[in-house]
Amino acid sequence: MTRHDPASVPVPVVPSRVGDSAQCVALGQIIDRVADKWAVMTIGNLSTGSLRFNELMRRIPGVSHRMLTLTLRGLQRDGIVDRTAFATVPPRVDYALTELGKSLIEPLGALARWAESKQDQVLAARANYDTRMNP
Amino acid sequence: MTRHDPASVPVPVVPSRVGDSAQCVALGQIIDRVADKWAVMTIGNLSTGSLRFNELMRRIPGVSHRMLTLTLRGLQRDGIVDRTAFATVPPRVDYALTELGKSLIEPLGALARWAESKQDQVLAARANYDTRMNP
DNA sequence: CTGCATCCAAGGTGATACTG
DNA sequence: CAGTATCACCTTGGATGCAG
Repeated sequence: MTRHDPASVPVPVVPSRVGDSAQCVALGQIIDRVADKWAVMTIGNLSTGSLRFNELMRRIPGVSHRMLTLTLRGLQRDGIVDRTAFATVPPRVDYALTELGKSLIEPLGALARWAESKQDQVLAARANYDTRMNP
Repeated sequence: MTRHDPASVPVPVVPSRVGDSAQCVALGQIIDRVADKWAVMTIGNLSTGSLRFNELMRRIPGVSHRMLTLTLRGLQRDGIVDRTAFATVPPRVDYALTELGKSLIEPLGALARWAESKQDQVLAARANYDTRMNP
């Protein structure tokens, strides 16, 4: 029966101040927003420069009008995306990453690269698990 | 394939082969699984060694019995977490990261560190946005 | 073109109780 | 202790129509 001594264990990946659950909750909220599928794809596409709404829509396969709107609102609210509207007709709105948003490119890119490079292993494990549980 | 000139556009964060939407969808699925709030916290806590079910439950603030079960199932299915059951009484089950799971520590840690270090900026932006939209 | 509101179906979530 | 099942809830997401 391994009795873990809190002082002996290395720093966990998630810097969990276990005693401060509010801290963890806040972290969870941010991770939820930032690691959302649509958010990842949106940020990924904006990482190379600003784009208009429909350009984003065309580049993100499967995203609905509504979800892209909501995602952009959330990212804008969190200071990750900057929205610039031009009072032209037809209207034109540019979305771009803020400095805060740009600082997300690296960690999010690492995650995306992981997903890409390990995709085969994950899918294989998934298929294997499924056949073993449902032969 | 994209008509963008590769030389003029840096590699996007999400390596989007825009023409191959199936690729993006698969990436999205994996990111959805792996970047889930509970999954991040679970992996984070397992990054320092194996833990039993209730140990995980105690360490992850706010997670319900059910969600931890489902999260662990999903991670096990994807080959990220290894489950070892001991036929003792009372039963004992250890959860540990597989090699695949360990390879997630770095990218996920980067994301968690980002969330921690930028937390203040995000919360400030959020509060600012809210007061401007709802004075 | 962009964005918001509404409706509606579908799936996720928590509480609870029960089995091995 | 670990896991499953059921249920009631409620958030999520897509489709659509309309407004700026």
